[in-house]
Amino acid sequence: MAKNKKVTSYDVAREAGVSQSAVSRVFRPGLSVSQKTRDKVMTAANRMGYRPNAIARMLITKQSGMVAVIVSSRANVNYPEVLSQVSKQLAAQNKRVLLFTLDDPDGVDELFEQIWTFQVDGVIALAAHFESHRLAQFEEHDIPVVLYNRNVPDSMANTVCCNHELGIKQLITELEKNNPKKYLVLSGPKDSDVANERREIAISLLKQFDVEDVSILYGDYSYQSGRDCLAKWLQKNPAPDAIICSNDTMAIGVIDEARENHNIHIPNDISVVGFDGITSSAWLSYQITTIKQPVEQLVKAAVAMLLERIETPDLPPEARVLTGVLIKGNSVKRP
Amino acid sequence: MAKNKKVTSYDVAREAGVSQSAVSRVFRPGLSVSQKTRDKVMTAANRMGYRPNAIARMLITKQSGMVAVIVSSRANVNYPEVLSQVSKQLAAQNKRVLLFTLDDPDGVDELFEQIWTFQVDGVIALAAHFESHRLAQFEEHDIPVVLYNRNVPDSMANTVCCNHELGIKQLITELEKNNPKKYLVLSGPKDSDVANERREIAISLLKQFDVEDVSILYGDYSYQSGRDCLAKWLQKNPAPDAIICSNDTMAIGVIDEARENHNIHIPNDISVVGFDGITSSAWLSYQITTIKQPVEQLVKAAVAMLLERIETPDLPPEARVLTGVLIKGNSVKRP
DNA sequence: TTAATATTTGCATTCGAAGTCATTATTACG
DNA sequence: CGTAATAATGACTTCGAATGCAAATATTAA
Repeated sequence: MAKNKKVTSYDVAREAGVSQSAVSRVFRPGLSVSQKTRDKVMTAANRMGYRPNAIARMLITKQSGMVAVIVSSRANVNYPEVLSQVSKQLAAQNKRVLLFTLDDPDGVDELFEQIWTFQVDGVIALAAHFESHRLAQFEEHDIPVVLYNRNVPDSMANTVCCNHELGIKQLITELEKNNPKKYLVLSGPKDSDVANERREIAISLLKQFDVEDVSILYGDYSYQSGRDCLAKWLQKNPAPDAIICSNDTMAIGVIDEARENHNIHIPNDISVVGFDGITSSAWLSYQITTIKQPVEQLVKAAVAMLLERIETPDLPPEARVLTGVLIKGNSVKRP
Repeated sequence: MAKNKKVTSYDVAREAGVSQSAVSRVFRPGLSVSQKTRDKVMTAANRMGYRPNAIARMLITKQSGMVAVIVSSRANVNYPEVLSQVSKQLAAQNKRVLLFTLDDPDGVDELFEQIWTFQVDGVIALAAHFESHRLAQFEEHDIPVVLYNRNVPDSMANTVCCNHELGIKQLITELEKNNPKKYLVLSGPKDSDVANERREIAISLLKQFDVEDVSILYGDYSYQSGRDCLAKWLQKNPAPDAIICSNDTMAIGVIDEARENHNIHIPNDISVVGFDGITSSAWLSYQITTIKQPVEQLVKAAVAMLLERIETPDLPPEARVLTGVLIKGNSVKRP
């Protein structure tokens, strides 16, 4: 029926013998239209294949119905799951995801330009680091922002985050059952907020547990860096008793390297823990003891928080911290 | 500077002492504006923090600058990489990604409604199955579509796909070096086009290789289904000599199950091959022989094809088939 | 210097739906 | 049955940038 020609509300109005306003009202929920008019309009609209033009609606209502989701390549952790959850949750609230990937720090300016011009209703940032002046820019433009999996102390930001402190404490408690002497902490990259936080928490908790001998290594969250860090360490040092990895992927690298190239048995020779609870952490070859992030709840919280700020822009900043789940795998020695 | 108040082209025009048209022309590339006017406008614009409103521009130009990317949950394979590539490639062409997730087949109607109302410039579908009347709908609405990783025979669709036939032939050639007697083909789900294609190609190629003894199992592409299928098979049958898995994830499940629960050694007892070349297929514990999909090139091709259709809507349908790379891992016995 | 041409510029209109406001139809009730 | 109150309707304006067109200005040629 509608071939090549876009049908507008005027076309439908003419066809239905009513005014354009009437058509508009029929397609806006909760407006008073008589049943008779509604029927006339709906039949005409269906016959002609009319769909309201979202762009025109955005312009007049100043609500794009879109949420910018910013993903940095470092977000790989639970990326597919998080992103698809975000998309679903937002769809349920009648919002769409406008996706931006941010790899290059130089791209931030360009990214922000895009966000302003697209007049998004809000922003969810996954694992992207923004300096505080960047956050201030959002404020200036009256665009609510929620930082996912981020814990920015002293900040004005809305954040949703898994409880790192509690999680890492549970992991260390597991490890301490064997009274390990020598600890290795395999941190993520120094320029990652999450990595720094996890590392510092681990260090300070180990102090609380009266652990003396702790060394810090720096990887980049990747499998290969897990392998490389362990290999390098073993070149000059004896094997540690326990390794705390800042994420599961590096833990998997550590385990593979230990097994294949150094004939070290996990967990008997070294206990390893990870963080995140990614799918492959549960695979039989690894079975990592780790903290599983409650992705669905985290996303729900983030979306709910964002929608609240869109509704009521002047709510004070808030940080929601959810508890992860300890997965007792097979990578920590049984005492 | 610009606090709370949106700056429009009229504001800038007044400030710069020119007309609104002039402002518009300055921000549209390739239009003739004198250097003097351009400077006046740019200073005013910068001072006031003006950014053109993309929504208004969309309305008048009838180009949203957005491409709908439809992802089904089954697309998990290389999801993060593909999606981030798509986003990057499109960004380079000044287009944004409007993300839609499609899990529930009942959601298709709703999804299509959304796509029409948002007036996207084009659509890229990742691993989502559409019946041909759906594709026809896109045609009616003049929205170009490219199907990623899909091979629809006899269809009017634009597709980009990795050469399954060639890839699987290479894999079988590897396996045949050991003259295996008994083959297992572990297929993906029956309602997945890609799974069906890979399975049928494997079966027909095995015939060409004069292989007699082939059994087909059906998984759902997941790790767990790889494990379950093998376990179930071994309950009633002896171990096969070779297993062709329709993707790497199931191959990993097969390997884990064989090793851990049946004391079967890979590759000495059973040779296993996968498909896709996902990151974890290269992990030391698995080292799967597989075909690595040329993701970057596939995405490049898909984006290029889509842009061509947007530019020139009447181009005939096209299928681009790229060749994957054989990764010789350690999951096939050395003869 | 003037005519002829090319380049800039601004006015007015457009895109398509939504909302304002005044007007008309409908209902309720004394 | 008349009047007040309420519901439904349409004419008109708005959102913000882009563009066809004609007028104004600048540039070049003669």
